[in-house]
Amino acid sequence: MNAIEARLKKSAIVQKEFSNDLDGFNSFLSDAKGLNLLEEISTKEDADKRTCKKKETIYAEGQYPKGIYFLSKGKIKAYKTNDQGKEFITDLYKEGDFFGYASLLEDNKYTESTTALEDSTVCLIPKEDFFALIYKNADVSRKFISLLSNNLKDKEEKLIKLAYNSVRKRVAEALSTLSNRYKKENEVSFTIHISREDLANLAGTATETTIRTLSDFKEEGLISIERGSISIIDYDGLAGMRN
Amino acid sequence: MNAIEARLKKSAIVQKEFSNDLDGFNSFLSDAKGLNLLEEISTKEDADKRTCKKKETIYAEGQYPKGIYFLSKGKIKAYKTNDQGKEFITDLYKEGDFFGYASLLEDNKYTESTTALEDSTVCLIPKEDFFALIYKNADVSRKFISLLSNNLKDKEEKLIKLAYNSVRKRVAEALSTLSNRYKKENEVSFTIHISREDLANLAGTATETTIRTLSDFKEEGLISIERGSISIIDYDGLAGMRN
DNA sequence: TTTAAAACATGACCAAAGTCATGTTTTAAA
DNA sequence: TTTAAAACATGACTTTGGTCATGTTTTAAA
Repeated sequence: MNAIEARLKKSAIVQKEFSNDLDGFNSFLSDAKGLNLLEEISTKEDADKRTCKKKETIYAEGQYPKGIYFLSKGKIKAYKTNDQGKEFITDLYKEGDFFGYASLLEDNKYTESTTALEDSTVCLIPKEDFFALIYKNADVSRKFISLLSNNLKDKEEKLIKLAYNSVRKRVAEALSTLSNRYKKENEVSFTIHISREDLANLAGTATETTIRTLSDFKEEGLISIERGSISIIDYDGLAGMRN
Repeated sequence: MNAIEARLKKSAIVQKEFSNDLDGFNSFLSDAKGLNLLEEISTKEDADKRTCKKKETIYAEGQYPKGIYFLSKGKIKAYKTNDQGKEFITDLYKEGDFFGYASLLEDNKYTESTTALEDSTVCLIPKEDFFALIYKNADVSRKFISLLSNNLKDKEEKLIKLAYNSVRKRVAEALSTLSNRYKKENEVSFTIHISREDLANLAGTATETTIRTLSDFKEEGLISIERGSISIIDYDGLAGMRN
């Protein structure tokens, strides 16, 4: 076991002390056969852990990556901002997700920003550790190639939908996406507290239009809204939305 | 030199016999330090080479990948089609490009189709050869991680533009994209023969709207059109288009 | 070279969705 | 608990751009 792997394990271990939700990290690493990092853990030290309040920014467009982030608790959005200040949400992260790796891999400035949607805990795995590991270990390489490929497919799918689907359909899709990402196994119905602005920036439309669309959905019995929180009532109705 | 590398070299060598434009392939592999595949080439045999007439499809959405494609000559578009039959062009390939690898890497059906924009020559590097090479050689892994990362960044950039830019700006952008991809080093001005429909599907808009926008651009002296072929006159004017 | 089909072009019309304004509700800080 | 700010909601209006129709030009096949 080399120094790099040891440091990575430390990061994981420190996380383990603070969170019971390391399933994502565990399965990520255990998928990488031959690593067995977590099984050999012996040292316990501080890692570059950080807690973020809701609306706090983890990193911003233009900054240089210091490492790869692991989200051990909370919800985070990744978004781009255009010259008119309009925001578009490109990704939603949940517990167990890695993020900020695409810019890191190319050693380029971030092309997006990330902000906490609720109080969150992130762990920063230093650049050197990550690089040494990914290019030394074929299974880790494979895992990241897989992450990138799936991410790419997802973005291409979003492109055609953004190009040709109505706002109504895109808002419905945004709600489905939120549910798919954030609905917990044991929950019967899905309720989320998301600002109309964030929802609009996820659907790629104006906030007012999103609010109007939500009012329609409520009227049609597809969702219910209580004190801002949106609950999905008719999942199939949203998923099978006509254009 | 193992069997897999030998087969890959064969593919390359066969290409070399038919084309002087293997610069892309050469530089791709020579970037991967330690490979030096092309320098050791000794065997010369037939590879899975194929010529495609304009409008011919290389592979279609839903099919299973047999390998990774290398475009040795011509121009190819990759596109997705939605349930209403509308097409969105996700990628444009030129000589020296690899394509069709994202689906292959995940061993999934293609999620897009590829069709020749002009008479082209492609080379298919068999799946087994590709897989053995990419996961055996860290430099090749790195190269594909790099391809995927850049591709992903590109798609995210396209997303925010599609969401918030006017059709006018998107058509201007599509013309810039075509020029950046296909303008040859030695050419002074850029002229392309692309159907209005393809241009519309690249900008994510209706064909009629694209035609109207092109008429405007012509009127404004940004482009000229002769027998369908579009020539860019004012590159900066297109690039700096206001929304 | 003729001719049918495909591609290009433009007008007319309309629906979708963006913007701006204004009022209400909710949240969070004092 | 009060109060200011933020978020939500809706009306009114306008613009963008999509659709359909029709005509012209270009291409490619007979």
